[in-house]
Amino acid sequence: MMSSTSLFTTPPPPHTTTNRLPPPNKLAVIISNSKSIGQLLKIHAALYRQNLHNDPLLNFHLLRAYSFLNRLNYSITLFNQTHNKNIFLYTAIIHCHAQHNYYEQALLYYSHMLTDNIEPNAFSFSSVLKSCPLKPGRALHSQTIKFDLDKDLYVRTSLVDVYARGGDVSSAKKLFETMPQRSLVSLTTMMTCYAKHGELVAARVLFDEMEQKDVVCWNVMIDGYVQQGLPNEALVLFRRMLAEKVRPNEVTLVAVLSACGQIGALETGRWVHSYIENTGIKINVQVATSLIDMYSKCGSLEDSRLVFDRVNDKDVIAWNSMIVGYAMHGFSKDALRLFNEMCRVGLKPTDVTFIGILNACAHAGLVDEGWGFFNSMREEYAIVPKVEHYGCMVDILSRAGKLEEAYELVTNMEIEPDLVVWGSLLGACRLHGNAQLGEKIAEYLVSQKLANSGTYILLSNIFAAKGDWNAVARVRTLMKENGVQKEPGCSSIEVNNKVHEFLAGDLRHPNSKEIYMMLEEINGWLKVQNYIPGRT
DNA sequence: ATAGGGTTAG
Repeated sequence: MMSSTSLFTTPPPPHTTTNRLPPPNKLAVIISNSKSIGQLLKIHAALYRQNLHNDPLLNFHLLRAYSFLNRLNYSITLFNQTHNKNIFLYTAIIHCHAQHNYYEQALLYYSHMLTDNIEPNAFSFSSVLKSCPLKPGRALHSQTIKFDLDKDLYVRTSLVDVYARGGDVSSAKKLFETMPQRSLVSLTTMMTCYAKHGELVAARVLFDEMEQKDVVCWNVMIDGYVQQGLPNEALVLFRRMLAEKVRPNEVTLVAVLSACGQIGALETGRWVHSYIENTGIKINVQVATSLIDMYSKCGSLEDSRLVFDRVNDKDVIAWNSMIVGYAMHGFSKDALRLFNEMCRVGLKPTDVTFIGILNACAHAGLVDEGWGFFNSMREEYAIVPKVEHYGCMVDILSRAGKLEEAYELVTNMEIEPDLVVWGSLLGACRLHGNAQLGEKIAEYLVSQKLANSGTYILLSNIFAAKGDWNAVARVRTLMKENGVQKEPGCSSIEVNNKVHEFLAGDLRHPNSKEIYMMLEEINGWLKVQNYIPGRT
């Protein structure tokens, strides 16, 4: 960066000013508390004028402050211009790079430090291990043993984290269990490891054993349930957290709102929203996005939009949530209008944006526009379409009855089509009564062992729609032979803060008699309105 | 004199 180089290489001006600066220890505090780059540069300039620009302590703080204000280039320049770098400066530059996820640079500075004959300490290791992937992490692990630092609480915690992030759960566990001492953070690290790998029970055991719990470990446990699709457990834990007077933060709320969205718990979601407003927790862009997503998943787009309009610094994810929300509910025009607006304010769409607008095109039957957006992904935005985007295109073409074109697209994809793509095409075959193509696809899926119960059901429905009952029977036999069982359909609804779950054919609900009577009544209304099941 | 570890949105 030109500006950074010239800034540091310009010789200090002659001492014309006699402005007194605070003593170095005060200056260090001022530097590390700098809130803007302009302020920091002013201080740095003053240091030049006072000939204090070679002070190791102040340069250490300057280096960290520049990185903190996202000016890593200034940190690097400062580092390079310092002679006789000490371990503090090395550790600081390693830490800055690790913080910005430049783990390769961090490792490079680590090895420079060794060739510079500076022996790493525990601080160096905990810095370089942050954001380090598994392979170099293993090498660093042996280095920690070599320097006899592998039992240090901080170093060991970082090592557990490295193995955890790298997916080597058993190594993480071994290192954790042989730790000379545990801490709240090391326990949370291990809990995170278990939660991320679906071992919720193991995570919960640690959680329940913890003597003191802070907001972070509550968050890990709650979000663990959310990520594993156990929103009810997450909400139960959230209520316990409130009962135990632990104050939730933004991270907690993001997880809890996601749980509400998963079960469609609108009332609980609204309660969380008012809790946020009443307790004065800051609605940052992440929380706002979670609110938008929650309201949209719970079917209240009006509330989504109210939140959306009140967010000041909307990022692309916030826009995506609103666009996807409109698209999901069939408000195609609103989705596309919002997309144009987003581009106008200068935000670059992401792959998720395109899932939204392609979905909007599918709902509105916009085939040409769909192709246009699909092609623009690559051509204008350099986004490689994922299997989901192909799925949307298949949906667009299928709904328009262009089954052969859709089939053509799927067979020519440069990535493997998944069952969702095929399923969407199979569904279209049923809808448009194309048994021939449907059979071809199903045969292929069965032969490739890709078929699930849905594949068989769709195929069977295709034949049933044609009245080919022999073929239906053949499919049923095939299902039995391959041991395929139909998984019952499932849905849930929240009434008076209680979530009720329903399985197809389930009679266990205390009010199941009334529920089925109501269903009969609705079916009657539909019949009167000439609704034909299976036609969407 | 100076520093380090764990949790966020589709």
